Amino acid sequence: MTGRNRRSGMREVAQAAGVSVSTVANVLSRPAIVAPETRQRVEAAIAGVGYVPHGPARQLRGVPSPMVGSITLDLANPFYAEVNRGIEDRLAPEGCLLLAGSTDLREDKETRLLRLLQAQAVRGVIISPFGTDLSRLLALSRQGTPVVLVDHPGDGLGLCAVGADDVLGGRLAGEHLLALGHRRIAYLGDSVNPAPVAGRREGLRQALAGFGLDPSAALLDLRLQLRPPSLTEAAAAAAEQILSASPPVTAVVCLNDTAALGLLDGLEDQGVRVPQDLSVVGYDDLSFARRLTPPLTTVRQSPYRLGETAADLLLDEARDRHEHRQVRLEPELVVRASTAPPYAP
Amino acid sequence: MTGRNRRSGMREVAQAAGVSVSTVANVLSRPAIVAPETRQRVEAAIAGVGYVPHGPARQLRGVPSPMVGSITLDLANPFYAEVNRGIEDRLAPEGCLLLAGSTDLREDKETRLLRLLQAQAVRGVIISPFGTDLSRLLALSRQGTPVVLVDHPGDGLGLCAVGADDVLGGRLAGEHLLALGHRRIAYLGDSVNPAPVAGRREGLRQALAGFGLDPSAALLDLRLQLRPPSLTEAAAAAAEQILSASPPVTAVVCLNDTAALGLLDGLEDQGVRVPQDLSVVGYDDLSFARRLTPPLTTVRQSPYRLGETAADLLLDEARDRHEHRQVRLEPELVVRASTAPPYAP
DNA sequence: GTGAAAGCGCTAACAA
DNA sequence: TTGTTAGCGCTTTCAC
Repeated sequence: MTGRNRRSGMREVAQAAGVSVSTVANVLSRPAIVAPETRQRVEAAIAGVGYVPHGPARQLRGVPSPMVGSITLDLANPFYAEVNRGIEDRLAPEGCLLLAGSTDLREDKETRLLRLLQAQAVRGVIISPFGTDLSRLLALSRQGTPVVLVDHPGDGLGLCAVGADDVLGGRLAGEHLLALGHRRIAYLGDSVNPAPVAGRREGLRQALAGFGLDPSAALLDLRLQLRPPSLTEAAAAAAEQILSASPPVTAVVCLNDTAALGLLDGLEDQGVRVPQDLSVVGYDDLSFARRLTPPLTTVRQSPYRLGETAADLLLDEARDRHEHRQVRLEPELVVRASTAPPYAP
Repeated sequence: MTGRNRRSGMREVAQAAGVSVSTVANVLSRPAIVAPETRQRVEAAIAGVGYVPHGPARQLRGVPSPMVGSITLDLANPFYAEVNRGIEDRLAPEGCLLLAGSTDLREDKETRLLRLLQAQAVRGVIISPFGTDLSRLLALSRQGTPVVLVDHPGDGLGLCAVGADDVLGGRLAGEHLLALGHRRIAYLGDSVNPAPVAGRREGLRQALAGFGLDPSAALLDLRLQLRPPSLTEAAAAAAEQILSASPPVTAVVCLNDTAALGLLDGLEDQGVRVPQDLSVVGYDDLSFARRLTPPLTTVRQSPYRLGETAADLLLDEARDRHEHRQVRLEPELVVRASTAPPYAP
């Protein structure tokens, strides 16, 4: 009984209203120009045939696309999910739509997404890059597609960027542990080094150095394969490696809360008590961090605000006289029960 | 030195290679047809000018859009974030891109997203609807845009759908509590009733009735404003209401783990011990559930598989001779430490 | 106030 | 094997 009716265009509307297509177009874009009576007839026809303007055709005529690409490391990661939400909320009032993709820290995936977004001629791209070679992004930007880096310092590049001060965050974590009496600390990081992961490591080193320790001796610098989708499992598996370190470490700083969650599981399996036997610090302060067993000491940042800010920067690119800016958000140490003075036998 | 160079099209490529546009088109879509030498020249020209095909123009000529819309209640909710990831992973090999949006259980937002997706003439729409009136979705589907419901039973509608068996899930939770000795149970639900929320409630009622209790007496049916983005806060605020119930309840089933997380916070603030004073059951088994304080008894389902399946159904819609199907996934009770026999003074 | 006509970048049928 | 041509649905001059 149905028979999928083909989508109807302006022609059908014009025909139904007994006017020309350009009159329909006028009703849509400059209603004031059209005689009230004609306008009513056209509006009725639009409703009657269920007309919806065809985006791609408009785009071909020069109307900008409503779509904004958001490329993150993993859209299922609660951190980036929040980033995306911040972007979405800021973009929706502008009539924009979010095109979300995940790279899993893999160059081929990033390249593919970038190509697709470019092919779609999106209004702009917000990306949390993981490599050090951002030349493709610069090229995209120069070519006319606004590009904003998110969760990245963006220093020295000719691009807008929002990031948290990860060096400071790492330093806060390190100083907290040093104050508790820890002198040898592990950093659970990834083999690939997106800017935030590297920044936190650097902050830790600074804290150790500032305390008069030799970072290369005091820091056990783990670089594991901590990729989506099994970040927690990989972190759990790291427990063994951390426990067998020699000389032993008394505290671990994790690249993020999700990894910390996994590590806590792994430590429990090994019969290690946190914080009595080992202190653990997370990063991000995701909503569950405060209710973990034990409640997680972590460095708080607001992915939602990161996303909002990125969207703001992107919207600003549309203005003429736009100047690229780099925004830096301040992280904050949140001390809970997963850290304590080292065990003194 | 820069001066955003306009995007170059087939014409520039053709000119650079000294051929016509249709030869360029041929190189792109039927390379075998073109003389090897010509092809090489064209390919060089493509690389030279950095040509990327213009999606909207292709779409106008009938090439299907690579974009698939995904409308969920909240893309920042870890559950839907996983759903989206499942969709993305299944769609990427098909060259598709995910257009993600959140409705926050608000009809105006849903309507807006649907209109935008329709305007873009997307390849299909995957949606977790929250209302009971799905006529707009049916209309969209009949009009030729494949529509798949996710996290929804989809019974009787002429649409593809994937959902978990929420009634069973609610029943499992209820039977578990009954077996522990609980006789009066609260269900922490939302004032808006997406299918899963209602299904779980119904399952609970069935469990109570099957045990010979009167559901309307044994069930405290809370219907709160549990909307994004502050679901946890709202759930925390529900603690008071639950504790002051008369006759008192000894257990609470939450519509999902995120609400359970909030409720646990609220209960702690009130000095209530879980599970000694009150048992709490979550729903979903998100990654953090097993490490909460206390570890959460919950009903496990796999949002990732929900997403994958939805994507499969959507892809299948493209086939001729497609039959709409409703897929039902089985949830599973996971008993942890947040439930125990009721306190007997 | 309304309509005719050109053309956005591309594809595909057809001609050469 | 390659080129010419006619639109896809829309916006936008420019006549009427």
